[in-house]
Amino acid sequence: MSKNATITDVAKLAGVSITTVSRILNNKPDVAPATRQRVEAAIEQLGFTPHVVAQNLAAGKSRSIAVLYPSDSLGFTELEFEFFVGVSQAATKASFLFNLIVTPMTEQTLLNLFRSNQVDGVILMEIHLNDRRVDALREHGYPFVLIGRCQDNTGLSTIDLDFETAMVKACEHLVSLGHRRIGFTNLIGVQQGYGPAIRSLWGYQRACEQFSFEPCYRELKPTIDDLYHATGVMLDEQPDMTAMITLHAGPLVGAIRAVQSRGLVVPQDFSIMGILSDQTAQILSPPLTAISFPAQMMGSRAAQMLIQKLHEADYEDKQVLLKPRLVVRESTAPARDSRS
Amino acid sequence: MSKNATITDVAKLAGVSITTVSRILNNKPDVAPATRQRVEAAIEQLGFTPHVVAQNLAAGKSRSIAVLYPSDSLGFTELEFEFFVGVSQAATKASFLFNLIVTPMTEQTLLNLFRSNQVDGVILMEIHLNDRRVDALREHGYPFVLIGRCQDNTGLSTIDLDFETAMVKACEHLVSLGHRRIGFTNLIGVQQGYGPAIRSLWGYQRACEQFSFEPCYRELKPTIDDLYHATGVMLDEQPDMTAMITLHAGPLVGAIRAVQSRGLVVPQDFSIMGILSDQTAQILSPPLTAISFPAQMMGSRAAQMLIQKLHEADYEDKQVLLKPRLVVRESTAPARDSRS
DNA sequence: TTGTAGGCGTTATCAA
DNA sequence: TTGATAACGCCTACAA
Repeated sequence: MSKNATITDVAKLAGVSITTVSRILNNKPDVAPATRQRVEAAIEQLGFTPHVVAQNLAAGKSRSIAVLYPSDSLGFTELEFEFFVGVSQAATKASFLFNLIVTPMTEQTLLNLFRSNQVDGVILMEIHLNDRRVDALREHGYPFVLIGRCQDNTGLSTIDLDFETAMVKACEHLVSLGHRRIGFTNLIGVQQGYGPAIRSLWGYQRACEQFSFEPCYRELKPTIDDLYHATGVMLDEQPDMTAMITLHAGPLVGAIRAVQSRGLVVPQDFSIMGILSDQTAQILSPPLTAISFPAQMMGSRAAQMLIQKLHEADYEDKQVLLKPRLVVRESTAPARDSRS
Repeated sequence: MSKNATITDVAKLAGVSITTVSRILNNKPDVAPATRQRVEAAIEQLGFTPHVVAQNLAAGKSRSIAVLYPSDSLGFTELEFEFFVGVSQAATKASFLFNLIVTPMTEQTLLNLFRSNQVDGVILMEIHLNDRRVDALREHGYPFVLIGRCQDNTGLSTIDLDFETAMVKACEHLVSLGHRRIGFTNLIGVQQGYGPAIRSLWGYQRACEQFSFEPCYRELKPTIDDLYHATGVMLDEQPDMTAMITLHAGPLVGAIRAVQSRGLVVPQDFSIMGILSDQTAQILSPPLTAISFPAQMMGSRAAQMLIQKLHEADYEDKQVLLKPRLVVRESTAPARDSRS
């Protein structure tokens, strides 16, 4: 591996100063065409490429953004993958590097990421209503964007799905099919203030009032088994429940199996809905009627917002809230009079 | 955002030279305990963290590795996600940053990644038997590791699943259940020399000979629809086919549906196997008997190999070939005498 | 239009 | 055990 050419080599070969080379590299005006030609020839001949680390040091930036995705255990993760791809695409387009960090970080470690100039900005996921990471970053004035949102989002840049409305919309769909009792299995984390869980619950509660049915509710870990058992219990205890909604995407098959284990057919005897990516919805049997989770787009948007914020000193923070989109597939059908 | 403290500030506050501070930061010997204490106090007081970009410039490294995952379109991507998580975990553990690059790159752009010192090494995916990216990197002596492998792997560091043996093993399982005609739907890319596709085909051909049955074979794009239709055609044309294997993981549900559309039940009437992650296998209905694809582990191993290679000048390249592991679930059963 | 010189924050060499 | 000083490769006033 021969040593790479530097800007000095180029300058020497072209017979100019490194300043001139630098000018050309950065598309600055005021360079004689003849000079430009000679320099470009030299660059070509040496196969020179600017040393990005050195550029960054001089510029005081790193031209890279990071996504923090704290995953202790690897669960069902279709959504996260789409987030990452979206972020990566947007970052590359803007000539930014995208660092994916899955190891959980303390606030200290997070701040150090900035202090050490490893990243110019970060995207946070798995946001809680009161998120200490957000407080820490805000306090220090470091640039960041949330996929999700907090309680107080003034001055923050966020992008999130409107889970509350999503739940109402899902219930509405089921009610319109004649269902009068709709169950809901939520993600755990309501206690801890986990955004999607809390807001979904709010939506569910609103729907219960609006459509006047009694709640039938559980919070569960995201495993097939947990969902299977919980669904079974709900079915047994609530004979008038003819439909359910779940926030568990990957494990959703557990709910389907539980229904089938009671001798019921989805959707003729029992309707199921979810909030998940189109990918996952299609892979299930039957394909799931769902509120669509546009994760890739959200990742892209988040990265774009962050990068724009890095470029523009007077960038105005926005809170983007995505309207839920209902996609009817084959897991919902008109309610039967009775389940037996 | 107040300006970060630098090593100079620390030196000043502690009343020593920056050299001394540097020594302490890098755990060099020969520092008086008293001095060390003073310096550490100063570091603490200023909240100082070394400027990683500057460190990298001085050291001539970037302490980051990249994964190139060329995805034009976003398909079913459970495996890739697990790769990434594995890589990220291993990278973080070694204090390396992990750059995920999903935009397709030319060989030029790839080489520039090194020339510009943005990364110290890369992990390549989607490897072909004759891969120009590999040639380019090898020629320039840049460090890299393959998830997958080429035809000639001497001097390369690779980790791959043994697809050939995997196919034989899958056939063996089905044959042991009494199946006498086993279909196979492969990924496209055999023509282009895409490793997993070619090697699977080899394995299938070997199994056909070994267990003496006629091949029944298709190459398909990875969509539910394509798999659905191809499976249907195969079922109609080959009445003695009682089982099939597919390399399409996410779209696999298409095969299941095709079987069901012919009034057949999986696995009583027809057995299906795949080569896919345990995640995906469990989410399907019925849960799929499969050769397990340990993607996360492969990602971690790949990153570890790469980082080790970066550290040790005399690192010896290895080619890791993973033994396929059969996991019997509920999509395979003894063959019936006839399918009608 | 071009070049000189200083700086970005660190590490490494060599004296003291 | 410590401290000047010169790299690392590039950018940017400011001067010519």
